[in-house]
Amino acid sequence: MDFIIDATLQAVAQLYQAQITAQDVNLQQTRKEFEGQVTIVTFPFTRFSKKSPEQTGNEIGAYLEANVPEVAGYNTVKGFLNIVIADKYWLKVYQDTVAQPGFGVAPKNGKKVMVEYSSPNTNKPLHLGHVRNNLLGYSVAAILDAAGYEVIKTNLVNDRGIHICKSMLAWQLFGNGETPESAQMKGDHLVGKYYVIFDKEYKKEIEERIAQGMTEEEAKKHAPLMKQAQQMLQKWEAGDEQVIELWKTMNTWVYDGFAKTYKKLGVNFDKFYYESNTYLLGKDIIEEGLETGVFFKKEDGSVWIDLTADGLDQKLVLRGDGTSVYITQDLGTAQLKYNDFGMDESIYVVGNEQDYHFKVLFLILKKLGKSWAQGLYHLSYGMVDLPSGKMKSREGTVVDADDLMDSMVATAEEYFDMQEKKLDLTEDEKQALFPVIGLGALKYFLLKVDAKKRLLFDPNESIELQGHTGPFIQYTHARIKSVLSRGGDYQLTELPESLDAVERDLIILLSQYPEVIAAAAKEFNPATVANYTYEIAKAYNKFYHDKSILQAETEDLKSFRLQLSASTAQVIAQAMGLLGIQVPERM
RNA sequence: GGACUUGUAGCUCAAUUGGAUAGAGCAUCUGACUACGGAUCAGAAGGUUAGGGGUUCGACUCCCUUCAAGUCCA
Repeated sequence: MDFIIDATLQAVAQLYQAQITAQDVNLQQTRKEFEGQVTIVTFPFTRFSKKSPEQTGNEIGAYLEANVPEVAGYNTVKGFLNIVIADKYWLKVYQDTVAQPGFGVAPKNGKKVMVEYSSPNTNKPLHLGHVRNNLLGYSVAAILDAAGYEVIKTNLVNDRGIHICKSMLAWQLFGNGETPESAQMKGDHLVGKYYVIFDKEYKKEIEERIAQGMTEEEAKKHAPLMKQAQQMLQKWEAGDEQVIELWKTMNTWVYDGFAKTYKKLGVNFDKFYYESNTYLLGKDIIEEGLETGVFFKKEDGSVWIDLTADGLDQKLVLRGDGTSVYITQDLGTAQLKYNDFGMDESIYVVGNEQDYHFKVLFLILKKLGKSWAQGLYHLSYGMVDLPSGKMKSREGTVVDADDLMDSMVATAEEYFDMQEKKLDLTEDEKQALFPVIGLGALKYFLLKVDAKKRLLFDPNESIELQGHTGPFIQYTHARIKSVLSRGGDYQLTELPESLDAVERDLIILLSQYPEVIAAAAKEFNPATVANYTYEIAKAYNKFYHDKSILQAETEDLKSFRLQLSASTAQVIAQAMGLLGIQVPERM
């Protein structure tokens, strides 16, 4: 639409002898209730024209109509100049862009970006919160890839620390040698079971001590289970063989379980980092900061940074006894990742409870003069809450990822069986289809919402399959495939002279696909793609309802509509792919 | 105590980043198949954009303030 902007600049120069820039021209899509496709807001021009917004609009409109061949007409409503673009233009856009092979694939931009997501703890299985994280990370990575970036997907596994020792200890004390095989349980679930057992037994101990007259705080500190867990952590850090052996065994169980969950979810990674390898990193950065005076040392030997000038607090970066805090190893890991890949940008997909942490982390790296710190971004997302409140692994009040996926697949099957006119599918086809639909519904449900907003999930209300949903879009795709298979071969020889409104709307929407990807990539926002794809599906269904494809008035028109349908299916499939959602041929 | 985020129809979400009469879906009511797939399409009803003030041609959007929910920092 650059030619409209250029022509408007000319018009203003000619009519009002004023020089304005492209940024002063506010172009937007014309609202449905008015005639035209592009609208120029004319309020800003009135200070040059010294006339009413409406009159100004009319003058510019007349100029455009006289001087720009693509402009077929105009109308002015208050300060809005609506421009009618000739159908020929839209058809040319369709032919030159949408219908070309490779449409929607941006050329490589030569930039490298890392997306870190998932980052689970190895003491419990994944839950709904992790699902949101994984889908966001995977989708953002796919969007960046489509926008021309080289993308590295990483997973920083939190495989050490007191929480893992709790599971290990509980297994040792109460497990009787249970294994995933003997328990017939996924490894991550088995380990999670012992994490819950630890918490239960620990609470018992606390209660006993409170009954004996201790304060709650004392009881928590002196409970034998907690002491033993801490001892185990110390042994782990000292490299105690037996503890390390147990740790390895139980982590292997967990990784087997995670691998299955990731596979079902459809996410993957190029590189795993493990905190057991990175938790000691960062101390040399502390030295570096002390030398350059970015950090300072207190009397007790602890190292701090003063961020009060930036509106934050003083922040501890190394304890007095020389041990790390969270941010110490995050500083080191950030450097490690940059050394490994030298990426231009690095996205951390982490919940909003860590907003402050990342603000501090990035600021410190900038103050340390790391050139790459400019490219760091925290993709912060809202927590997933249940109607009963927050999910808590320790108390077992979580929506488990595996259970949730299974139940979505079951919901898809139930819905299918309820259909009056259901397809005749083989058992194999059904087994392949239901996960596509069930997970499509789940993924779309989670991704269509702006990431930064908190999400309320009611496990008792199943996720919709009609309306603004994944299956609605999947259905549209299947429907197109059905028409195409009936349509047979077609050859697009002659484009139509004019377009019907539903065809024009569809073409305009399709042509916006590259801009949508670019916008979603810029904001790291899959919801943009999700909502756009819904608009496409809606526009197609309207077109499908209003216009006959196979019974079109002429062969050329039939071919054109078939091709338009094929283009739509292609954009839907690609866009859904960016959300990690598959589209079926039939459903 | 300080900081951050969120608040839009009964419910779940949009709103081209300051533009037109705030749009969709679900639920409710009404209509559309001897027609290419009814997981569809069309229509009705539903709003003081949490409340109040301000900035301007124009505010859901920006500023101030109060309230509510959530989170973080020591």
